[in-house]
Amino acid sequence: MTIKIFNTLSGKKQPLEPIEPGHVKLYVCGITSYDYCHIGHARSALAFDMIVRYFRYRGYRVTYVRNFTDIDDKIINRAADQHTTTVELANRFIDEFYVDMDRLGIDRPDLEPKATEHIPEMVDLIAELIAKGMAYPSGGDVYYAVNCFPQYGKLAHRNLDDMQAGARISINEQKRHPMDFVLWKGSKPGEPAWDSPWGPGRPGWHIECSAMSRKYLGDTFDIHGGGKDLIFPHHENEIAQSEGANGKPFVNCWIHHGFVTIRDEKMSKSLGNFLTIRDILNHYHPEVLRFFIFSTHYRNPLDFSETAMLDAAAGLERLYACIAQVEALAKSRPQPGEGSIGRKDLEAIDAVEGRFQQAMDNDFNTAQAQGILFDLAKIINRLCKTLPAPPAATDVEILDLATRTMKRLAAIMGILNEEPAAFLQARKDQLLAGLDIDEDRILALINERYACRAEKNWARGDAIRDELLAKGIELKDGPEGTTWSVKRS
RNA sequence: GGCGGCGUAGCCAAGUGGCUAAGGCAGUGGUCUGCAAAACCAUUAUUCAGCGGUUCGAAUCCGCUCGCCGCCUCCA
Repeated sequence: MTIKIFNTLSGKKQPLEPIEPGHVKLYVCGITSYDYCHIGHARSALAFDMIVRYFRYRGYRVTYVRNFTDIDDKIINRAADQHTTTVELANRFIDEFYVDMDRLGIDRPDLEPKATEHIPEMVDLIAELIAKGMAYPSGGDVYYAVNCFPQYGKLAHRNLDDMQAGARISINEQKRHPMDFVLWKGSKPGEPAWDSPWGPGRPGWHIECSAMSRKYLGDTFDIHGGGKDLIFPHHENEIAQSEGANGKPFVNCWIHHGFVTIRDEKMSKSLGNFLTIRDILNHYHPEVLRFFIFSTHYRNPLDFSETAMLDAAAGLERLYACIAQVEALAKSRPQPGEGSIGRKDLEAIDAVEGRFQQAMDNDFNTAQAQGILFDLAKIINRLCKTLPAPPAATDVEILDLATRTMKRLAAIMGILNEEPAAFLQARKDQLLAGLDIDEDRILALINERYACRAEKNWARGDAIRDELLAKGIELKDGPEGTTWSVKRS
């Protein structure tokens, strides 16, 4: 079985065939560092975190590069607004980015190059393009001549004529062709600037990725990723730059993920409908966000809503409750002797990992993979219920192994990493914070009710339960005593 | 206008032409329980936006219609 990945360039799913066998080289476009990150950025980081974890789980070595754009017009403008420097602003939001990434439990890429630390590489690349006649200086800037790259448009599947029909191209008399794009931007007085053969200036947006991917991954590498909105013009222009300069294919496989929407509209600052990662994490456990993100295939749009997050939380809780149940079983003094788990169930448990891989091999189908985890939870829950009172040690071992498999597979999506009791308690605390009652009061009422029930005073006992229910607290009477949980509204 | 995507149960969401259309949330009936909750069992789409076509066979392929969304400008 090989991993199949949808390639934007070909428009088809293709088997993963790394140039260097067993070693995947991956470049992902990171953030432009001038503001807090929103959940769209979280989806991007999480999608590629999952993809890299899956490659590694499948035995591949991975070199994962994700850049920081730390100089561009937005950064310059924002720094001016805040009366600070571009360096201070960019570094500040890189630090904030790491705060968010760490809270989400996202693994660091192997390399995280910054644009401003690779100016010489970009200048070299631009000089090569000029030498080949594919770029030209004009009025202090340098432009890429799209007419010199006949395949321009192959990633976005359109051609120059189509795009000019759109006619939303700004008139710029310095360009030979309206679609030519800037490689080097001459600086105005007071703007950050680096020396170059074409005068002081700064790099255009697209050139950094061509220069840095070449430096760290080579002229041709396996996978380049980013959001769907980067297909055009950013990635199209990278291809033009890299293939123009190197004369070789740039990237074998392009992966693009879908957007996060709110009320079915793309988040954007102009609509004011974007949510930052930290907004979300103030209300939900990071694993709930991860579970939500992976509940839909990465290329599809994903609509954020309160109910969607509550659904995700409920589903995740179900998996944690399953694990907690097996842990409790292991503590219930298992007996030696013959187990009672049947062959059919053993086979179903055994089949889980293969089914999971099959789903993930198919273009990282995390939605299907989650379904398989629920199938496993269902089998485990059923067995827990039907096992004899002191369970056989061999059966407990089988269930323990099954939950370990569940956690190992879930770890690819970064979920089920917490202690079940801790996760369930944290969720309880968070929900409780929004209610008009505290834990001490709940425990006091449970104790009072215990006394009533001991006297078979059901009426008073039920009255207490109803009183708590009215405040959003549900009770569960078990053999070990009464536990409580916050009711979903 | 050009290009691309989507439309599957109350909601979310898989489904790579062929066994009973995954799974989650919500709901209903039952087991359990003093009554409940959780869990389990059963149940919830004769049907995949609509209409045609290809095929022995289509949610899956092709065409058209309707609806929604994205890109073509900074954008994950």
